Amino acid sequence: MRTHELVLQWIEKQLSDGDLALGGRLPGERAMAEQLKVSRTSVREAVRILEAMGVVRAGVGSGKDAGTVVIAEPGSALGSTLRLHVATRHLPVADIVETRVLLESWAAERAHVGVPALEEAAELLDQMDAAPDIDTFLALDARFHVALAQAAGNSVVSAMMASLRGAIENYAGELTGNLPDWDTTCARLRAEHRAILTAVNNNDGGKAAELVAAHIQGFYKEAGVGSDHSPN
Amino acid sequence: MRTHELVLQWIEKQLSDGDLALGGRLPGERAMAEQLKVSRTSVREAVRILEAMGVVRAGVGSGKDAGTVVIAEPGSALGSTLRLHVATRHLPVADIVETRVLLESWAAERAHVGVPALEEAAELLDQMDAAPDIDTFLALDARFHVALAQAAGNSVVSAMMASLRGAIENYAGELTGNLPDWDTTCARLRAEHRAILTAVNNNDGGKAAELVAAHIQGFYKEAGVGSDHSPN
DNA sequence: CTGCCACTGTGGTCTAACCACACTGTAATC
DNA sequence: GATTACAGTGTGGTTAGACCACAGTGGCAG
Repeated sequence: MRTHELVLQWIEKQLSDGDLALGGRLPGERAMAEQLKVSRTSVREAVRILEAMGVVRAGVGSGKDAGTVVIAEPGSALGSTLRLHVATRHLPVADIVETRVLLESWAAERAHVGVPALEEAAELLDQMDAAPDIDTFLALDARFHVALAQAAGNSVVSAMMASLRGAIENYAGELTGNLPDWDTTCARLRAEHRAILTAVNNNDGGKAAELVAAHIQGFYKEAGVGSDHSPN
Repeated sequence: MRTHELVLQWIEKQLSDGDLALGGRLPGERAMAEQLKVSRTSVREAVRILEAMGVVRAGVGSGKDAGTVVIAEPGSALGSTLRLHVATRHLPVADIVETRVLLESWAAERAHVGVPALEEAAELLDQMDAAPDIDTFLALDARFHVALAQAAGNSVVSAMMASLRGAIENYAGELTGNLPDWDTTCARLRAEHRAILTAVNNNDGGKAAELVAAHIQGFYKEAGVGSDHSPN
């Protein structure tokens, strides 16, 4: 077993045993190295991996943002991993879109009416009506979809949803260039968003799921991502 | 931007541009360091992250297994990430099980009859009938479920399915200790597996999905993982 | 009381050396 | 001539030690 894996194992045990909780701080790199009888380099490699996994965040200096603290951001971490695998051509974009449809439809169907996430979603829709440019709109759009997924109350689905969205975020931006008329598309997307949210709030899960599926598939189809097409 | 992120960016670009493909070799660590004008340390940190993501595999020595080669194993990588987040208590086991049900039901419903994965699944069932002990059975069980997921032809769903299974693999082993009578449970599981595969091969996707959902939920319920219970 | 500044501890980076490993080519041996 | 032994080469794995930038802390001078 390689040295940095030993460090990883030790840290994972600290987490499992509850000796290290969310928001907690890892010992300094030098201290951990001495304690585990390994070099600082190995400790750093382990920390880097955890950072890439979204389990910790490293900050220099002193104060609250300093040190290596335990966080919980699986979404961005999974997103980076998927993005890299898309780059290797191993994961087709079409499969990602299809999975997104699956997860988001499921979430829309089971969204709990009245949770804060839905209120946030409503606010985001208002902000999208006033979005000055495409990029702002897309950023708000991403947050809307994540909020919708959170309303179902399954943190794994939320995280995966966010990661799928993140993995193809670059495409979404590029794809808007393929659209014949952004203003028209944007208006349609806004209307579809409101219809989805209305269905959810009316406890009409089945309809919400259908609308979400059509919404996502419609966008990518219009932008030119077919079922057997693998851009990049 | 930190130095190792620069290296990551460079490697990702090589992948995106197709200059580096699956099975290809990265330049040696020392060569990359010199080329990018960074230290070998930073190169190594980047490689470690890619290794954790399942994008590359590093091997010492010479020959075919040596050097850092591009692979595509998103499943194990995502699994490690999820496992760590389960350790932080941020991802409840119940949510993982629920997501597994979602993905596997979907895959069972859309499995393409006649693909090699289904033949492999059938062989695995035969092997499970002759499994000498629990661990062997569970290992084969894992492969059966992955094969089933692959039959749907969506690599993202397959990868996520495998990762979810991997993230709670330890639990599956521990949970068998909670069962009142393993032999009885094992016999039931084997029968359920065959029923699922039969439904799939009969093109009865709806029934296959139902059976899969009941199969998974039944096991974890019997083993004591409730909807609001979060062991470890 | 105010403002400056050295101090301290954090992660970030680099250099240079050594190790274990696995193949390769050559040379000694049978 | 075929076989065996072994030094050579290049790979990642690991370590020690140094220096940097950063951000709070606290004392000191004004």
